[in-house]
Amino acid sequence: MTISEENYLKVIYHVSLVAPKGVSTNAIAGMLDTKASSVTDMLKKLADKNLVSYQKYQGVTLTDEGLHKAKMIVRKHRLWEVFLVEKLQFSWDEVHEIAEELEHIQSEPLIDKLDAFLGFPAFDPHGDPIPNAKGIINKVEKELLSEANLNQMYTCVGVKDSSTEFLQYLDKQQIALGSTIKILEKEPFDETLLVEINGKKLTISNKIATNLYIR
Amino acid sequence: MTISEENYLKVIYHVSLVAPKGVSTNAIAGMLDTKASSVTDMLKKLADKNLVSYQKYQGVTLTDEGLHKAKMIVRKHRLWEVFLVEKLQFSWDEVHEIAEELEHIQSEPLIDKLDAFLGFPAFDPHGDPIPNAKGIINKVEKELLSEANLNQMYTCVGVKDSSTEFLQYLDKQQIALGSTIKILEKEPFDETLLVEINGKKLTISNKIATNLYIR
DNA sequence: AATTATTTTTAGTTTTGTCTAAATTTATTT
DNA sequence: AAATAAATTTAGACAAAACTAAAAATAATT
Ligand SMILES: [Mn+2]
Ligand SMILES: [Mn+2]
Ligand SMILES: [Mn+2]
Ligand SMILES: [Mn+2]
Repeated sequence: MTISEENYLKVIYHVSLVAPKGVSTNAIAGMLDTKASSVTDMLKKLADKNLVSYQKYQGVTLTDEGLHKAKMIVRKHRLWEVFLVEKLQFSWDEVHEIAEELEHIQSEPLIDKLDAFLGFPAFDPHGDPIPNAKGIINKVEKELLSEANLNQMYTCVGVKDSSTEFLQYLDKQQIALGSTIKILEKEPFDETLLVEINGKKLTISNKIATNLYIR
Repeated sequence: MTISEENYLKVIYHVSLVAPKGVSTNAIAGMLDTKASSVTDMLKKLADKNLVSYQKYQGVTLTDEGLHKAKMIVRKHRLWEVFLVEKLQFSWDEVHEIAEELEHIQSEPLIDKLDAFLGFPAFDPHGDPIPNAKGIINKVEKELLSEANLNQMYTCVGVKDSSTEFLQYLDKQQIALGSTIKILEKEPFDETLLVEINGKKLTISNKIATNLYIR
């Protein structure tokens, strides 16, 4: 498999988690920053290789084989992110780009030994679950801060957006995975929240609240 | 720079260490397992980018910029090999292939942090020196076992060939970097050696002796 | 239901890196 | 010095992965 094919599979996987019926050509093009016509070409190729099932104009779904391949790429991506943060002291906003490259290194023993070296972590630095060598994902229930109740104690367990800008905002506000959060007030007009994070009061926009996972 | 360009630069670098006047098209083709015509095409491209100086039929030499780029690729290759052996418990005959891929990951902070994580190693698992971030190589005098004197104590410090077959042969004979070697006899006809390695007597062919570095 | 808008596919190019076969240059023999 | 051999380059072709522009199919409006 080429790097390009792997990137398509991974994107189809991620989109299919929120759009289960079939992933549209445009959705893929948007995420990969390419043109729809390029996507169509690649979908044909992936279908020939039995990694997706594809019917003209109907979008694609991953086959069992494609799903497994996609999970293995995600596994590699997230394990490398753990390595970069835990062992090389990168901060959580610096690792995504590098992991985008490392996820394409082809060696099963490498990734299994890396997994062991890291102590078989269950989550990556952004709170996303790491599939095991068989592709099994340890799902944990979580919800967005925007959907949480008032005056209830939660723990921050993940981010939906993992862009540098958002992660650096969280750093600046000293919000990290494990921080405790309680919603004190919710402004009815724009859903701005007044929250208490690690004991400190803070005002948070709805955009922030829809990108923070809590439990 | 593409992976292909990087592989060419690295090969030109390695060949130029033993053929300093100019690296031939065929030598490059041989090492990269491609055709001479493909090499010619690439040499033109590298010359356009000022990474090699190239004149038709005269072979190539690296420019200062090309030399530095090549050293950085070698640096990455060897640092990743150290990581694989020291941290992930790979054996020295398993790491070359994987490092061939890892050497193309593009991130300066990554490689500098990896260097620090490994404790700034000076040599890779095969005894080859690791260029520092500026490209400076800590050269250590060493010679081939085939050129050593009789009845003198040496230490094994490196291998010339780092193929799986050769390294596994060394493992089988319990020869490792750091082993002490003394030549007891040399057969005049075919230069087979009777050596004492870590106290044990062993017969060694000339082919082995021309691939083991000692000091 | 017909029209318009949006999405998707097709057709035809481009770039990168490779190949084969033929031509050219350089090196080696006679 | 010619003739032959070897190395290298050129010319033309191909597959992968992208693009633009145009055509076709589907979805949304009137
Ligand atoms: Mn990627
Ligand atoms: Mn992540
Ligand atoms: Mn390589
Ligand atoms: Mn090595």
